[in-house]
Amino acid sequence: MDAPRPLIPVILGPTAVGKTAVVMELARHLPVTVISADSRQIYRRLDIGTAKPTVEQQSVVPHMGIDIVDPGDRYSAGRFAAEAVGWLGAVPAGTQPWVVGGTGFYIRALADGLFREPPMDSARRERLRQWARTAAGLGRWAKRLDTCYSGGGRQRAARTIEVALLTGRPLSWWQSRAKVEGVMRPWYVQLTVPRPVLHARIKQRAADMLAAGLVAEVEAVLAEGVPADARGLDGVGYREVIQYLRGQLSPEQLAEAIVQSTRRYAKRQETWFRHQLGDAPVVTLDATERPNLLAERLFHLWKGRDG
RNA sequence: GGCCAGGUAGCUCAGUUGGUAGAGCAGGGGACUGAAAAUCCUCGUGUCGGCGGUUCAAUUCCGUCCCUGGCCA
Repeated sequence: MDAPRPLIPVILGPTAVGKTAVVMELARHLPVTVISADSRQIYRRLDIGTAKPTVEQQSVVPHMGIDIVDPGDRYSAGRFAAEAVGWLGAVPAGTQPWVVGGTGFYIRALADGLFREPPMDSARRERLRQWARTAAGLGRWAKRLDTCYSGGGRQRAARTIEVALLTGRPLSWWQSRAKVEGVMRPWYVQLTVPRPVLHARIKQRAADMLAAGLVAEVEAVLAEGVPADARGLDGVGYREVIQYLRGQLSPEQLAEAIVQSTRRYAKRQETWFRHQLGDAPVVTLDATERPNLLAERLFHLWKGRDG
């Protein structure tokens, strides 16, 4: 009954490696719809700091998964996976969907599936989250409620605790017993660049973002009444701008702080891609090359695929 | 040119009463199942400026040279 899971190309790589540029070039070779797998580009009005494709770019290549919630709204990998099924289904016939993004967890949710999360009482859940913000010994609680819990700090301990308490079963039980299959078979293309080159690109891009008005973008969002600790403003670049607006950073320190946390983020992304993609084959392309040449190679690789 | 202060990890510096050295930051590696741009774990050998001398042993003491900064000419 089930249709075979479609093979869908996935372009991934660390921030600032040049994913968007390659996709724009790729669209010259075949009709492309982008499914964005990016946990920050989902936020409306957070454009500059998330390096969101411009409206001009989006008018050339349709993008799904961008501008779907407001800053401050809760979003999740699970919701992304559910919505992405709809986006994939809505791609016009004759157009190839390409998943593009740097959020490994979202890509996993799509390609490998998460688990069927049971409903949880939202009031109790909210109370638990409040408690978990400051409670001591969360890790010990998590370990007692789920012996498979293996650390990960306040946030992941809180998740372990809330699932155990609100569903009556440990998180690891759900993970192994309520698994769902991914909705697609990934055809991974990883863009990489030597680390020093990536660092140089990150530095340049941070300067470009500031020149393009990143600070004003944050001020505008705050002026709407969005709190400074809202979802979306907790990402790389935005946190630093908020510190700057509070007078905790000088203009020079702001640029350097953004560059630094972007580098760390890129490192975490690359660690994820190295170890968390599962068994699916990965084509690695050196993105030091120009985007048009990369796109051409990508096009031929995709045409000549055998999976 | 003279005097003074320095030259130790990518950077800022500490230290060794002589037994070849360690912090912070930067950076690297790792974990990751509905907050993931999140949340965590972990990693410190470097001609101790060069060359000589004293010594069982010198990064440490002595001499000399080079470099940097400051002051005086």
